[in-house]
This record gives sequence, C-alpha cells and structure tokens, in this order.
Amino acid sequence: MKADSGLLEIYERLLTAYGPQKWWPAETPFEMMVGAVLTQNTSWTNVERAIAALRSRGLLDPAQIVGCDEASLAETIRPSGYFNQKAHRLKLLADFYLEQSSLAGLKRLPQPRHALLTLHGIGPETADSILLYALGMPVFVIDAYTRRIFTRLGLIPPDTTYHTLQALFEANLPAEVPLYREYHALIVMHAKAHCRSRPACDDCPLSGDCPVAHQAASLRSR
DNA sequence: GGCCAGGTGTAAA
DNA sequence: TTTACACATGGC
Repeated sequence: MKADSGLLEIYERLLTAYGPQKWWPAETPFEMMVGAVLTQNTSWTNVERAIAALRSRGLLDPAQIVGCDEASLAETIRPSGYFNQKAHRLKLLADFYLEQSSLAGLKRLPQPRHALLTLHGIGPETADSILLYALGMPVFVIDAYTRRIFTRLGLIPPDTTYHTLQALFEANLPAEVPLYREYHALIVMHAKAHCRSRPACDDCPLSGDCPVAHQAASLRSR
C-alpha cells in the first residue's frame, strides 16, 4: 500500500477547495439512518424526494414506520428506487431502533457494528455511516467514490476490499469523528464535481487543476 | 435512448 | 472465492 499519512494532506486540499460540508444532511439521528438506507446505490436528489414524502406523512419516526403498512411505505419512498426492498429494510431498521430503546441503547451495545450488520439490508457502508454520523463513533466510511478516486490517483489497486481500504484510512488518520465525517463528505463532493462518469473522465483527479492531483503525485513517488 | 447513482443479498460458476 | 444479477427511480 503506497498511501500513508499524506492522506491528511489530501484532506486539507479538499477542505480548502470545497469548504466544510457539514454532513450528514438530516434533522435527527433516526432521519440520518433512514437516509443511509434510502441512498443505497441511489442519487441523493431522489433520496431527498423520498425523505420529503416521509416527512409530510409523519413517517420519519421509528414507531410510525413500524406501525404503517409496508406497501404504503414503499409507495411513499418510490422516488428513491428499489422501493420494495427499501421499505422492508426501513421496517427492520425501525424495529431494531425501538428494540434498543432508541439511540442511547444502540450506543450502549457492546458491538453496535455487528448488531447493525445482522439486519437484512444493512451492509458495511450503511452500518458505518450510521456509526459515524448517527452514533458519533470514529469509523471511516468507504463508498464507491472513495475507491474510485483513490484508485484513479494510483494510490490503491481497484479491487481493494472495503475492510482494507477502511483500515488504510483509520491507520493513517487521527481517530477524530469530525475529521472522519468531513473527509467522507469531501470525497463525495469531489467525486460529484470531478468524476461522475464510470470508466473515466478527462477532467478528473489526475488532471493538472485537480486539487488533490499534486498531492497524490508526491504520495506515489514515496 | 443509454448510462449512472453516497449498496446489498443471492445464486451460479 | 469470484462473478453475475436483481432490485427501480430520475437526471443528464
């Protein structure tokens, strides 16, 4: 693995380029958790429509989600795509949330990550997003953007596993929640600004005016 | 019209 | 252990 503590320098460049993102965009921790499920392989604009629909029906509440009909829940979140799957996943998540007597109980679990991963439809990224943004635990979130950007920068092989990439970040950054939150948000911001297309894009991170390209070049040469 | 989006679970090779 | 596919809407 070529990347090292220069990850912090890349962070500084992103922060300078884009400014603080102040993630996660949600009014409550539970809303954040709902958003984490709804955004699975889905653009955030579509998720916003679904969340607005949930809000207007008073469904941004675990008890309301548990109590409501799954078919009508699915219809409510239709704009977010995969609505049948996600309706089921939201019900499981809301049920789990109530079982733990809300956020405090969730935090008190000995292995909150493992507990989340046992829920059908909660994978590593969704679980870690919840840990970082809802529970305030120092867990670095890896997503498709993270892998794409750092692969294109030449810092990791494209097939680097979730766990390996996460360990790379966590081993080379101070375990600070605000830093982890902001870094992940900036990665998403940067990806949306510079490399939206899948195989490659000409003006992406490797181009001369990219705010992280220069830093990446110095990392590769070490 | 085709590709893509802040993944996850399942099944076949 | 790897690879392929289903799930689905809306923007560009």
